[in-house]
Amino acid sequence: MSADLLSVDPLTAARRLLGAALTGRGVRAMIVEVEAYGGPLDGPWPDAASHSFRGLGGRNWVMFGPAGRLYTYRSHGIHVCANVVCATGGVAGAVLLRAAAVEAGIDVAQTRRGDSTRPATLARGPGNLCSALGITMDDNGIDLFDAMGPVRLTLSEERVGVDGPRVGVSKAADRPWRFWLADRPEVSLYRRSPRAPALGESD
DNA sequence: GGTAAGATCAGC
DNA sequence: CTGATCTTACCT
Repeated sequence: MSADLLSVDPLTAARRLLGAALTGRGVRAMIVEVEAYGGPLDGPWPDAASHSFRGLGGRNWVMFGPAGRLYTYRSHGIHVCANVVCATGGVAGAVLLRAAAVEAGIDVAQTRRGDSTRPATLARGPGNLCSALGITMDDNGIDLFDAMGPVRLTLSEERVGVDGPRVGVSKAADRPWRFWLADRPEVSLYRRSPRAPALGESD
């Protein structure tokens, strides 16, 4: 089962998700940008930017469950963001889906995002990605490898990507846990959090 | 029971 | 650069 390929640390899972196909409610898109979150708290790189950092809670419980599930959360009270749960054995981990290239159902995505949205920006940014694929908070916890499910994931051959710091995090802001495919117009622009410490002062 | 911060986005 | 909008988590 493909979910086993995601029962690994968040960095490995993130790289495996680059180039994978995500199908949601009439739209198919290729994942081109992701970010790793979580991992062991007692390891060398505890992740203070992860929702799992302060332990199991009402919002993040899916992150502590089996790999291959969808973890959604509401951002700034407005947007929905989607993660693929990874890791295993009680260690919480997830990969945030930051951008994708819409390959099928462009008209559907266009309708959801607004007809004036340029194709490359239909699923650019985690909030926009969920909007384009019709992912809502009701999808939290669903199995992405369930053939009957509303949102499905199909892994492909691993692709070599580029890495750099994660977008918008105020903790561990310098850590290169963001991965993307080079030369892809759908990849979102890097923005450092205004609340992050000066460059080099974050672990 | 109050409050501040936030893995964002679009519009000035 | 700013406002929108709301849930969670942490404080008193």
